[in-house]
Amino acid sequence: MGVLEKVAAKPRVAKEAPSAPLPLDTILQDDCIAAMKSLPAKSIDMIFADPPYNLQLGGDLNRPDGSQVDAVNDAWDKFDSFAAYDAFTKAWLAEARRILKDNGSIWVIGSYHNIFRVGTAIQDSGFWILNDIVWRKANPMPNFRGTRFTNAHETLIWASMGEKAKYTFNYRSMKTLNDELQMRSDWEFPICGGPERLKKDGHKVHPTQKPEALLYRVMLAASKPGDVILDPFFGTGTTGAVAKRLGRRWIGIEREGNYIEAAQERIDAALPLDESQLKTMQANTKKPPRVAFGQLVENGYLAPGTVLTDTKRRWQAVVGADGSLTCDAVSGSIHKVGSTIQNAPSCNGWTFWHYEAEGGLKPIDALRQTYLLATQP
Amino acid sequence: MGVLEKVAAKPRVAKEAPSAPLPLDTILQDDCIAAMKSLPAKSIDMIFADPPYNLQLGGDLNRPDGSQVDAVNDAWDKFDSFAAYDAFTKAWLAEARRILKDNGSIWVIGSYHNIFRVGTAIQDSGFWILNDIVWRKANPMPNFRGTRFTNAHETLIWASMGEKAKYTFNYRSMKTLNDELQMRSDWEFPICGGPERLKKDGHKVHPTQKPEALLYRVMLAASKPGDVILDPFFGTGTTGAVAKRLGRRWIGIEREGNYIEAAQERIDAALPLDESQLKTMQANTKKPPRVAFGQLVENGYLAPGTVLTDTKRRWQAVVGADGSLTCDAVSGSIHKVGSTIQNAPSCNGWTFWHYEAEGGLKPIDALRQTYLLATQP
DNA sequence: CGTGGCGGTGAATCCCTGT
DNA sequence: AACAGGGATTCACCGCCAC
Repeated sequence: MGVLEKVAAKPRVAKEAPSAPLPLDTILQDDCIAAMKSLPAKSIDMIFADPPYNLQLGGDLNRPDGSQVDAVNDAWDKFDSFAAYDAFTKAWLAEARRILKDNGSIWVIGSYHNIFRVGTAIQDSGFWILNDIVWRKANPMPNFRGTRFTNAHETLIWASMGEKAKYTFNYRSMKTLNDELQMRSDWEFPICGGPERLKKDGHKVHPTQKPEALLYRVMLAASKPGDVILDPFFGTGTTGAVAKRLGRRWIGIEREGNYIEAAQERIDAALPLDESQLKTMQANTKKPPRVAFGQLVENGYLAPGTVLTDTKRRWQAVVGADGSLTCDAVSGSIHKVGSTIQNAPSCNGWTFWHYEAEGGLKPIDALRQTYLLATQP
Repeated sequence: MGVLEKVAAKPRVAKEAPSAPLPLDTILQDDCIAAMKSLPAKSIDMIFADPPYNLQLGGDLNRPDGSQVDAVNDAWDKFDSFAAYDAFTKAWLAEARRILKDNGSIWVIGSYHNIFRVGTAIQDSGFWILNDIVWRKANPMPNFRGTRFTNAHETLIWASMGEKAKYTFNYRSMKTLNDELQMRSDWEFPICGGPERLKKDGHKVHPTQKPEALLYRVMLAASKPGDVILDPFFGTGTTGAVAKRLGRRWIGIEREGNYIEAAQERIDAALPLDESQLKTMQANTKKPPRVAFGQLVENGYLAPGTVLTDTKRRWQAVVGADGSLTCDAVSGSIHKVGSTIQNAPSCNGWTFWHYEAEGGLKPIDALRQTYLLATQP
């Protein structure tokens, strides 16, 4: 029995979806709350929301080379206070809750600027958080001034309608996608760039366009073909494009005309995809995990104070508690110190530096292998 | 007026560090809020907190109106419980804020059950979030029922005392630790197990013992040797053990006697790094003394009249006897001339300007290094 | 045709000290 | 307190162009 027959056989549609037909596969140009109010209760299977982050940026930021960062400086991201942001969040979440089916679920993406407030509001609205998902950016923007850790991830919250509510989770699909290992709560994707990034006159159309790969995984995990997916902050329509490709129905809400124009054009051009192509889109590049020298020190594989030397024992260097190496007056990373003392342009510290082991000197790279064996499943 | 006179004139020390001495390197057996109340204001450099997030908080829980909640016997719905948890969070964060120094910072770790509420409370208390950090577990527990994504991470929030507040961030240490790449906001560590995991009669002593490697990185990043680090939810004392190893002072607060016993025994057994280790660590974070360009000229490292250029030899500038630089009609400091001729907002003259040396152009920063090595003991 | 250098850029709460 | 000025600060990827 096909999906369509199943729907037709049961009068569920009549109960759940009222006579007014849903504006399927269209973009509603309106304020997100007003537009949601126009939709019938319990009519949506999944919501994906990428609300404003309320970044609260200060002045300009320049890269070390002097060029200026093209920051998010749009009116839609400006709020007067946390209270104003919270009120906005609660208002749109309340409408989201009304229009979601009882077995629907909601996804919201954000950063530390807003995600804690969003998460609190989600819980307070009666949703039940199923997972928080970390999108690890493969190529984040660095912290140019060296004042904090590189902000290299964003957070998604996935929630059902309540503690006892049912929801869709395609466990098998996720496991298959992840080479027969359970899909974890941390996902790695590159940020949206290259030909996927929508541009007009050489400039990005939307400052925060999300990668399609992210939406693929979300929809593949938590919706079924034919499901209706709503995006109340549609932007340039990543949600719509991916929904079309995956055989889902979609509704987008967006205020700004230029975004709508770009989104419609993009979605019109999107081609439905068959399942066999999905695996490659999500291809697990399976990079061997990178291990930094400091991790060995942090994890006790090499004690601070240990003396390292080269194969010919010409130099001695002491391991610092912070993963640094000190040789004579020179201090720094294993690579830096190696190149400095040899007066060479570069040096692979992993193979240059050795430690005393039973049976003679061993390169510290051997310790890295041991660490990898112990920590990788 | 000299610096010493200035300090002596203000009774700052008396204000910030009160007569009652801090209970350094000890565990206070008490309710966390009560114990924090006993500590003087602005006396702590860093707080690391791993608050409980199951709702069995017992005596910790107060209703918003102040009345106590009996978590075992009271039947209260989840909204009551969120409110109670929020009240508890705000209460201990308020005390944390009072006892932290103006340039202190706070770390809190949690999972999706509580971290959104904690993050909101942190922002509402006036803290300024610096980063959210994802601890990616190398070996998480699988989701046995296959109903959700494997919950493979926890979240830490790092916050300063306010938007304009100073804080400690050992940028160089973190970069060294990470093989000369900026440390990112996602960290991978194995969960706490093996010999590190405290056990008694074959059972783990504490359900959520954190790995020492995690605390190690936190303290290396955001504290200095000798700093006072408070952990209001001490548990089995990971914070204390790592603080002792890294030459930090610590204060722990814990209610349960069996945890305290295990923690004390563990910390007694921990070995501190020797002094030379701490010294090199501090040297790695300490900024080298400032060298003015003029000093190089005065000391004969660079003769007046020498011609400097950039890497591409697009500009030529002449060194003046007073340490000024002249390029075309522009004259001034190495930085100012660099920024002016490039029409850039700023310029680091030390790396921009080069001189002719054997084997090609070298940045004048190399001369500064030579000068520093020659003049520093 | 491959390769390497160079320029551009991405949801960013991005300096500090002395006058 | 506002302002000026010294000087410290970046990673991965994509596209273009030269060779």
